[in-house]
Amino acid sequence: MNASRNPAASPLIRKLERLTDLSDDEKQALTMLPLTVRALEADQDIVRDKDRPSQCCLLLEGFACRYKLLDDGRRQILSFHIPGDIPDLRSLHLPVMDHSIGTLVPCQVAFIPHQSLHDLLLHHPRLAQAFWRDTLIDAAIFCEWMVGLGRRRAQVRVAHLLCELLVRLRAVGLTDDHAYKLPVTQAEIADALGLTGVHVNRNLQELRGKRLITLRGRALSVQDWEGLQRVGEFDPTYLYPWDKAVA
Amino acid sequence: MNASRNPAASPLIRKLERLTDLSDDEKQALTMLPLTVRALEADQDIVRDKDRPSQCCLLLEGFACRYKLLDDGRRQILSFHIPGDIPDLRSLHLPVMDHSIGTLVPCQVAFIPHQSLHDLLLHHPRLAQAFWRDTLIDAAIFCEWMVGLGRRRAQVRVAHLLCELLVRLRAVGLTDDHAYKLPVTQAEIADALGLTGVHVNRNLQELRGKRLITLRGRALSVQDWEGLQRVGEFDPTYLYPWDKAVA
DNA sequence: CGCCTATTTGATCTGATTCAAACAATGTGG
DNA sequence: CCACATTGTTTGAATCAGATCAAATAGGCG
Repeated sequence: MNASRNPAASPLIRKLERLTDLSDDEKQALTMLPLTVRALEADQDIVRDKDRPSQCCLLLEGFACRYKLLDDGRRQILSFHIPGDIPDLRSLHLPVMDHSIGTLVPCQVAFIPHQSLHDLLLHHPRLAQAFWRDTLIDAAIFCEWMVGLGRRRAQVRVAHLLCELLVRLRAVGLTDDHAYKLPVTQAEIADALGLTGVHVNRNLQELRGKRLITLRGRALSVQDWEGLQRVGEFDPTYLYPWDKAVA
Repeated sequence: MNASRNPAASPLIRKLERLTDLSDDEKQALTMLPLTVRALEADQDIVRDKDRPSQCCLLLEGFACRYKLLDDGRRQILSFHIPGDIPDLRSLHLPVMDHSIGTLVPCQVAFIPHQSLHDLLLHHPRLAQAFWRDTLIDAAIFCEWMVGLGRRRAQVRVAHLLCELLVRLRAVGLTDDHAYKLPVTQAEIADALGLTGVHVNRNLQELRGKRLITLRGRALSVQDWEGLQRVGEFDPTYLYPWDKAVA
């Protein structure tokens, strides 16, 4: 086996460095991971409900989401994923998928065989902790979404999501001050927030009316970050790590 | 340090044995954990939002829940916990609580110092995997709840929850055929399902009208398991491990 | 330009909430 | 062992946030 260094590993290293401090040895080991990079089109499934994947995927570029489909075709989006995320890390320890993961725009994805990850984590317990930690942060985001879905009004949910995305995208350098590209349709936002597309549209307009945001095409810009956080009842604590909070 | 065997460790061992096979060595190590057992009253917090706990809790007896409070006092319950669960295992790798965990009825709880768990998991990588796996199953339950909160009608949500509790309680031997004790008020069910107590009440009556369940006081009995699963759109796959499925 | 998809607008409907009050169950102390 | 307090369940009526349905407009792009 050729243990050459893989340039696609660097987003992974950057991600883990946000979760923990890495030794040179650990970085070295990460670089050795046999990553297979693939380009995917928009609206393609990466893994599908009921699959038994033998590899995990690392999102290098683009936007993806985790979702479940109901029998009648309705959909609940469970999370959005941005570059640096490993959306199906769960499959490393839960063999059967109970949901799907799909792209929302054209994406670059790196696949990592489960076996390599198992080997890596066995020999590097601190890396294992960091990956575990990553799945726990995912869970913390689920919890925050549950609060929104269960107990918050539509307007609050929309504002909250826009806040969350700003903070997360900023952490990976995909923001321009308080603006970012939101490559997601309103119908997709609706599927994430448990609303209808029509209602998301109206509430987005409300937020514009209050001069909290501007939204032209896919370009979202936060006019009033304080105000948007207030309306969205947004407290970034749940996103960890705390040193990356937006001013 | 006195390494005496702790009898409260056996629920923990039983729990992990549902997740993985344990060697004698691993069981032995688990028995050595310094558990501190405490009795708690109903409606007491075990850990609170913003806390920085130095120990994890293992629920030995009773019913607990994970929840978040909104500013206006509304509450979203994020999960119910039954004997054998370690509801705040997350705190092992995420130091600050972003939600609270409280008892719903009088409980027996065992506390395990983080330090002991860290030591244990460092020397027993397979146990570390099993604990990780446990937090992943938690996350799978969150996802299923999100689907309910976002996309399912009240009646479906109620039926689904009753199904989930039957399967989970059965796995720890707390059912009597298709009946179990549901020591939870309708208001608490409402906080879990994102509904009001009144609406939960009406839908519970609907389920009784359809002869799917009976409910007298805290005693729930599933009359028609097939039917309840159908109404609740319940598929236990997400609960893992699959060998414990209810016939 | 013309096609396709996404956003926007309007009118109407409904599941769930809200508010309020009655009722049942459980427990407590006298 | 009963009177009373407390908490949980049940019922009814009015209201509302968000859904649904349908059609118009606006972008993007080959």
